Amino acid sequence: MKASVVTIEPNGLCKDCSIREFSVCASLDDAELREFEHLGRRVHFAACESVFSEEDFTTSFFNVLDGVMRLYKLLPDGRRQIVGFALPGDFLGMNVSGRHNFSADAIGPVTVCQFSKAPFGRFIEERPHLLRRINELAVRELSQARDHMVLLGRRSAEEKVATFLLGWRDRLTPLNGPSNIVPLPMSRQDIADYLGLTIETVSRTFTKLERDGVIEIIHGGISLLDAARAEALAAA
Amino acid sequence: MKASVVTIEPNGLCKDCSIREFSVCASLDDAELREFEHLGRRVHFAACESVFSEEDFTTSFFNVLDGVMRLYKLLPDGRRQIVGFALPGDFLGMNVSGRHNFSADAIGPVTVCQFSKAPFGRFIEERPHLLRRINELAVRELSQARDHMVLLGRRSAEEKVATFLLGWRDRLTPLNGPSNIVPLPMSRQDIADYLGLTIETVSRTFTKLERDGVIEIIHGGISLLDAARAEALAAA
DNA sequence: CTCCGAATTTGATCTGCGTCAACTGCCTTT
DNA sequence: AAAGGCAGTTGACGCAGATCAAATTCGGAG
Repeated sequence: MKASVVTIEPNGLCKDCSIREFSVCASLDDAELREFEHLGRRVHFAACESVFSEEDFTTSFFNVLDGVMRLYKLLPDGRRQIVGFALPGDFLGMNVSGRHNFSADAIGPVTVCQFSKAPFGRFIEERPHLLRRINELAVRELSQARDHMVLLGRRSAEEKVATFLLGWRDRLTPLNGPSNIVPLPMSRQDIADYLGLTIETVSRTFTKLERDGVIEIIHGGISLLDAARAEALAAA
Repeated sequence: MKASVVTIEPNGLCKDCSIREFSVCASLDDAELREFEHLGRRVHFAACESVFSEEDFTTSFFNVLDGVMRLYKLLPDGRRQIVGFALPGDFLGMNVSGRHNFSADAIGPVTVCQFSKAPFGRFIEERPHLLRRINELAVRELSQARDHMVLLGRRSAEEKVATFLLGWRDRLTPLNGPSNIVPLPMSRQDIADYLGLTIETVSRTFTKLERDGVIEIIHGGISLLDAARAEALAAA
């Protein structure tokens, strides 16, 4: 939320980029990748720094390289809905109005690959396969968005939390490998604002799931003790 | 929901198509349009017929020409969340898994322009500007989806209903011209499932808004008597 | 016009989750 | 090691909206 003091470092090499296969760049061949390298610059954000705000004019696209961001919208009276969390490989900045339609800030330290809008736009222009890749990511996000609508509109608090924990675990799998230790870098308030609950309800639900032997609350996350039972809660 | 008995008629001419400017086709020039004509066929669906179901393999794309569809997802126990309503100009069928990720059925009679997946895919392949147009529609939908998440997660029943009525009116404006008479072709149950409420709460909220002089409930819709007050409720 | 069934409205009651408030434990500062 | 602060947890209570139930309206069939 505070003013942005970022560190810009020389570009790394795309071909060494650990998240390339998950990202937009997956669609580029070696020659394109070398050209692409010059378009983006690595930028670091400290914990809780704002990366962009809703209604800001879009000047850049962002490719998350490291860290986690929260993406959210605010109502005029301050109520907040987190519309998603961005992980390494996620691509941000697509819009239709020339303005961002949500705000994004760093949870913990974040590194992004930042592309100025115009040159990036020109690069896409000549590369339909990159556009196709971007479209694929948009369509995937749309599908996730619809799943989340079901969660927000029709699920109970316990179902919401169970669904969130499983979904988060699954999103981390390609990054960290499969594990039932689920790190939760975001705060309880973030989880509440993502699930359309209050912080107290999230806390109580965590406690209940722990009492029921479904999870164990550990420092900085949870351990999924009984994934099957969690799946059952999430499916119901 | 019942088995589909559809009527297929000879293709109309794209250049006479009333919704062309709103639709994917807006990106095509005259020559392309003539070629495009042969790809799609007009198909009619009767009220309440299913157009496609979640988890069906995607075999076609659809361009809505006339009528309204509800797009929804079901939980295993039957709870339903409507993720959107499709109006003339909307394009359906994009996905990443080869399967639809929601179900769609006609509210009242519907006409669509149906494209078989493979030839349509080939047509796009050679026309990046069409892909760009499709991407634009996807990004716009994504933005709407996020707005709807805020509604589902953070708004009260009254705010939900007011927001819905205004949003629906605004979506109809390009089709019917501006008017404060808002036709509501969908049932109260549909509205409830769209807003994450029960039918009783929707009904009560309509009644309350009418009592407060914000709307008048008329046959097949509502009349927006005090748009300013409705805006205030929706903004809050 | 009358009857039937479905959609909607209205009423009475219940409850899941929100609100308000206090407490705990951990981390940082001095 | 004491003090202060913030994130998280727990408890008591209230309320918005769900649930259950009954009326009412409406549209279509005969």
